[in-house]
Amino acid sequence: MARLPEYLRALHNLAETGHETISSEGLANAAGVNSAKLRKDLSQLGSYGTRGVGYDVGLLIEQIEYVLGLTQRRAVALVGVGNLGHALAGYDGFATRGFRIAALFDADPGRVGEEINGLVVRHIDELPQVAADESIAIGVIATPAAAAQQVADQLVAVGVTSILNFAPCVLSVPPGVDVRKVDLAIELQILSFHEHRKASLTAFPTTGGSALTALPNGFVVTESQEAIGT
Amino acid sequence: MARLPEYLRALHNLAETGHETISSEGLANAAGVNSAKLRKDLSQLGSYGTRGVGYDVGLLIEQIEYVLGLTQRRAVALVGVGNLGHALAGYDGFATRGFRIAALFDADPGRVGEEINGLVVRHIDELPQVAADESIAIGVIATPAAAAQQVADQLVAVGVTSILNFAPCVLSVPPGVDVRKVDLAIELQILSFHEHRKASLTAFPTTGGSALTALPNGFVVTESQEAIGT
DNA sequence: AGGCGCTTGTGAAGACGTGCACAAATCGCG
DNA sequence: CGCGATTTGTGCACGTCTTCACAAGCGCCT
Ligand SMILES: NC(=O)c1ccc[n+]([C@@H]2O[C@H](COP(=O)([O-])OP(=O)(O)OC[C@H]3O[C@@H](n4cnc5c(N)ncnc54)[C@H](O)[C@@H]3O)[C@@H](O)[C@H]2O)c1
Ligand SMILES: NC(=O)c1ccc[n+]([C@@H]2O[C@H](COP(=O)([O-])OP(=O)(O)OC[C@H]3O[C@@H](n4cnc5c(N)ncnc54)[C@H](O)[C@@H]3O)[C@@H](O)[C@H]2O)c1
Repeated sequence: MARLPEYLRALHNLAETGHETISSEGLANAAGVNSAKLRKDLSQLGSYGTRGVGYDVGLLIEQIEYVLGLTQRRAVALVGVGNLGHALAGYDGFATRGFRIAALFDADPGRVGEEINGLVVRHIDELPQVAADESIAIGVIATPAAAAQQVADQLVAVGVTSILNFAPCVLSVPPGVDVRKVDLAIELQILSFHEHRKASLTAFPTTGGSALTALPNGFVVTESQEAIGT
Repeated sequence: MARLPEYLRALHNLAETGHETISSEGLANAAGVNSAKLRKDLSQLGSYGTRGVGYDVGLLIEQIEYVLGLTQRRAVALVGVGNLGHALAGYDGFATRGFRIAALFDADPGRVGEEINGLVVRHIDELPQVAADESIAIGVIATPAAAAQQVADQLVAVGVTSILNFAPCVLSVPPGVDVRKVDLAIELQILSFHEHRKASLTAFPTTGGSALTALPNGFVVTESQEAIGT
């Protein structure tokens, strides 16, 4: 499940604040989900709760970390040490959440050799050698969109089977390779959509029956239109 | 729909490469989705396709931008000009995708006054005044997790109803306020989970011959494990 | 020992998303 | 003008996810 990491983060917070056990209600609250959903998720891992008491925080952390494959600290290769890449390279969230930045790569000779956070930027052509030494589990792409596909191909070629892509484009990869995408503009546009919807609703406070977005061509407001789900 | 921004990006690409019309198949391909799903999505906006021909790229861009509320360039306030905040402030993807960074805020007096990309960092206490001048549509939180809730409260207090949160924590906001979250570590952990799953599968080669070459660490896990859906 | 309150785990029902498959509609061409 | 090629729009079925509601289990207190 994609919610396990969220539970894990909440559990770590709880552990730091001294909680030994936690009820599904409390954990669901901390993770921002429904308690029934959380119980169903956790029951998939096995039954690690005690009725009448709750879940053992430490044990649950262990279990989730095992299922997520965080028992080994996975090596991450970051490609594209530009604006965003610098921020990522300097981010301590990698280390504290089970990952290790193993190498930084860039194509710009001007950037190669630069040291960031104790790591030296290497040229992208050195990727095969580095991959031979270190077993790279995950590749992160922070290059411009135009270069992303090429970088993805290079990562796949050296055996990387998981890619996190920050470039706003779709990557095509062979089966067996997982790609996740983070696109800031898409997040903003989704928020903008909700803003627009909220504005339309308050502008025409009808009975509030069916929520209907406004008209395309700037036509008269009396007309109504289908709502679009989230 | 959350897929509309993806379609929009693909459409802009198509427009730049000179396409006047595009079939659902072609657009679905460019956006990485099923063509039936895409047609169903677009049909929710109204019928802007021509059977036997496809969709008019320009018209469709207009329609989607309208529905997403991108006809006006929305003002974004960025709070927390640290490691990540710098990268975001210098990102041109805001401007090219329908947004405008209206103001930068930070609580550190040492950062206040710094100029980034033509914008001056202001103290977070000035937020009410700035919000009075500019109509801020979206707030972006790039502060440490410990400060995120407080910043969210401040944003809500000045009338912001959409928040993009980069801090790894859950925000509680009053109803009517939308929050979207971007958590890098969660993305990595989901990838790690799939890695773990793939490793378990290749460790016990049943019959299927996948094209994967190198074995993982030759690690043998005697314990079998439940498969968990994505 | 027994009862009581609390919490888990799960069955069932409903909502939702997805993809197939096909009728309807449009264009181009002879 | 008519026909075939092409593509949209959508009914339908199916699987997944979500939520409610409740029985079963556990610990504590009397
Ligand atoms: N900056 C942000 O806040 C932000 C936010 C969201 C998404 N993004 C996306 O992240 C990507 C990077 O953004 P940025 O602002 O850091 O851009 P940038 O131009 O500052 O950095 C890009 C880096 O990639 C390197 N590069 C180019 N081609 C390469 C290749 N083939 N192999 C290896 N390295 C290569 C460049 O030398 C440069 O250092 C872009 O696709 C952008 O759209 C950025
Ligand atoms: N750096 C990354 O690549 C990255 C990636 C993903 C998530 N994040 C998250 O983004 C957040 C910021 O990360 P960072 O690396 O930029 O941290 P950072 O410490 O470099 O920057 C945080 C900034 O927020 C400011 N700040 C603190 N409290 C504030 C307040 N109450 N009001 C206004 N500003 C305040 C600080 O002065 C500082 O400038 C963190 O929550 C981090 O977990 C960072």
